[in-house]
Amino acid sequence: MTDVSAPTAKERILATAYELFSKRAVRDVGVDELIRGSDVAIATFYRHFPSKNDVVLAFLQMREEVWTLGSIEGEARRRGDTPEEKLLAIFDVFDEWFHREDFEACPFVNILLEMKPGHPLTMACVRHLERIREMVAGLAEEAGLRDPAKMARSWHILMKGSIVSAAEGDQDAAKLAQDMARCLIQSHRG
Amino acid sequence: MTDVSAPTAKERILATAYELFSKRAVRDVGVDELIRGSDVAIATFYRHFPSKNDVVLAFLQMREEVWTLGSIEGEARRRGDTPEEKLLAIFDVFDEWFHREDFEACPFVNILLEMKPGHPLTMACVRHLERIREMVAGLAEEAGLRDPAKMARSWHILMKGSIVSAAEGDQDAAKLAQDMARCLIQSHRG
DNA sequence: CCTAAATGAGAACGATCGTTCTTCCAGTCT
DNA sequence: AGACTGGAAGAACGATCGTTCTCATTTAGG
Repeated sequence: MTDVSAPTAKERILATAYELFSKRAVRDVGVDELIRGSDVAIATFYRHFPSKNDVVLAFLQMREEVWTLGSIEGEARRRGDTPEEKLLAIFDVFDEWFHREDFEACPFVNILLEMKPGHPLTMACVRHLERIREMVAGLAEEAGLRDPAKMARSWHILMKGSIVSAAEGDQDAAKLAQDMARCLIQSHRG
Repeated sequence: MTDVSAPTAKERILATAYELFSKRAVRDVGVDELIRGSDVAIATFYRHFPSKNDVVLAFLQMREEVWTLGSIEGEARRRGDTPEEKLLAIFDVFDEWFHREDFEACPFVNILLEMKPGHPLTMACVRHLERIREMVAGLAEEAGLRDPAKMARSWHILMKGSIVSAAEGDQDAAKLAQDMARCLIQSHRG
């Protein structure tokens, strides 16, 4: 049953968190802005989330479902016909993503680099980035490629590198990455 | 004439800035820590640098000279015999770098992603990252490769991607990147 | 309907941030 | 000697941070 009623306070908070943390650093988004944006009382905010960290963790979880599994894997699987083409379609999705004017880099990478090594958020990002590699490894295995795990690690380098390039302003970074990705597939076929 | 005397206040500040900003986010390092670390009076700090931003800018400049041009280009040029080997040696340097226990990612990327798009520090990082590509393009040209500028953009994707992977914990990311780099050289030879 | 939970509005907290200001001292150059 | 410069030490500022608190109001369940 779909929720037709007005969004609850928690839903509003999560929606605002997704919007803000998607394109700005954790340290740059204050709790007050989070609260004002979701039109919620301060006490309500802290009833649902014991601390700011917990909202960020919830956001990261959401990001994985919406972005990693939805926008990327889902879309890539939908576009490509063969498993190999599904893999390469990742960079087609990236290409469109990079050309959006509200392009917002990758929160997993942003937060990973923003926090210190031991921080809970850092470790969460490492886990979520691992899931991306698992997703790629799955596609690589379906394509019958050799050593899917290693292949996914290399593939992920191309993904993250192109994202940083796009953050610098190179909107065509996905195409460059895709060329190298083709080469990578080739070398994992023999 | 070499400076044999005790380091001046400004030198101490810059040394501390290099140490702190190399491995921690700008927002994570307070001015007080910068001041305490360099054993300097508050007024002295602000006499040499009008604001915290200016110290970060000075640090980025320093980082380019020490790291980009010194550790990376200098070392890569020293190691490789042929121009192509000099290029590939970049990832040998990276490999050793990734295995250091005090590995500290790339401040240019960190700060680029930490600050908002329009910020002076963001723009400075974009410029410094451009210099890295110029350095790679120079080596590519010396190697007689086709379209050195485009090649450098692709190469840089491998560099940045592997750095992020190393920040996640994959100490062998440089080797993966090097394999793809070989493939990239191959495709720019024909 | 009534009760309990959820929410709203906002004051206030201690901590930390980047920055300014004042005061005093040590050396250097003229 | 005297003027000037660079530095040390630290109080104090306004702003913002994440968080806790009180209190009134609304909403939902039995």
